[in-house]
Amino acid sequence: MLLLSCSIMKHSSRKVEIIAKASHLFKEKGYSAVTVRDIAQAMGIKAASLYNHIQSKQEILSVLVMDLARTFTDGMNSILVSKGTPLQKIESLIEMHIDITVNQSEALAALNNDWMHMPEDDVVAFVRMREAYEENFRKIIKQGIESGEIKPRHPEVILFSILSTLRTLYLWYQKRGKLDVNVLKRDMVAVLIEGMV
Amino acid sequence: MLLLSCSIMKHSSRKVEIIAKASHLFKEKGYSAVTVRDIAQAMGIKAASLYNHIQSKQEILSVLVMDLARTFTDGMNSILVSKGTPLQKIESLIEMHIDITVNQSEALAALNNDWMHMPEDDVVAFVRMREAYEENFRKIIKQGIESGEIKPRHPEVILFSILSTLRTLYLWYQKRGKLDVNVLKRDMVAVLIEGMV
DNA sequence: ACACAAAACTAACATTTGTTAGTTTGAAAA
DNA sequence: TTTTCAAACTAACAAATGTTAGTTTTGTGT
Repeated sequence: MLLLSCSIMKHSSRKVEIIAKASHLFKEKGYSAVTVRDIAQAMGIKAASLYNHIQSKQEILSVLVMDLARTFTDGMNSILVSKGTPLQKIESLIEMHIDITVNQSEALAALNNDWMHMPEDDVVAFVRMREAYEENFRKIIKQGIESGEIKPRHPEVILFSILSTLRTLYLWYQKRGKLDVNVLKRDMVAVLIEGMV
Repeated sequence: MLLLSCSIMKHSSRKVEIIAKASHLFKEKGYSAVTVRDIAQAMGIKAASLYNHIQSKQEILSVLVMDLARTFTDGMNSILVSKGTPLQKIESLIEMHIDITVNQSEALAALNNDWMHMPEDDVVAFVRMREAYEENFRKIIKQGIESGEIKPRHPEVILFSILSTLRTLYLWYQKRGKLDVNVLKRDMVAVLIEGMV
């Protein structure tokens, strides 16, 4: 799967470096606890120099979060129109989340915890995208229940259980010394779908 | 189940109010983005007046997080020594998490996202407690696998899947208009243990 | 060698931050 | 009534914050 974090040349290479370093700091302490001086120090330059490349601290956050949100939305859309049973689509969604986790674990932290500190407009757009994403996921689960492929349980509980596992996977993927991606996918799909008994 | 958030009279009633209001704000924006003036305003007093009751902003966080961490540790310990199969213990753990979520959803946010902003000593103690908690959980899962009660899957993946679902439950419990606790427990146990197919 | 642009720098700014010191208020105890 | 004390207040602090303005450095193409 191809995961382009931003369209070509939308940002200068230096800007991309800053965003990368910043996202790493954001993951450790959260957006609000990271100062522009922290980011500058990580880059080996002075705080004021950052402003040759970025417009504001908030802009870094917005680029991080909104780019990743679009990645999720695009992924969901292509899975939606793909052929396959609901269960196979859920499998694809799980694999997509794992791919994104492996490639963008830093940005995932910001998306999960710091989206509310973006400028108002982006917050609105973000929440809309997230709701649409969840609604699509919910529909797939309901289809699976209707077709008898999935046990007739509260769809909300299934949705929540899968999504919260996938959304916090980035926390574990770093701690547990980088498990092999394919092994992780296999085990994760098995546990989430077939359960443990 | 009895959930005492702090031992009797360790804090004055006014202090408890402050901690409650603060935890509500922490949940919305995170510890670092909440100022003592925000907390004061929520209390209807001036910022300086807070310091008649608390020692520092950090102290509020520490009380919140460490009290809740002890609650989890105590709960785990009493389940560990209880009689029952590993699977029954896991069921009890799930129910404990749900009880805590319902009663202390605010503090859970701080415990999940803001523990690293406590004073150094508390961070060390906290991480120790969390590691012990996870290790105990892991052992129960492994026992279940050995006894054949649980499918022979990567225990780490099972542990992670259950824990991340339970740890972020507080986010959904507020959004989805307060589901009935007993229904939630039943469905949650079913989905997490038996899976969806 | 020179011009130009990118990207660094220094210095400063207006706010915001957590916190302290000292004072006033109001209600209960004496 | 007077004393007392918790809990509010005002005023101010030093430090930290995001950001701007103006200047110097650095490297590249002519």
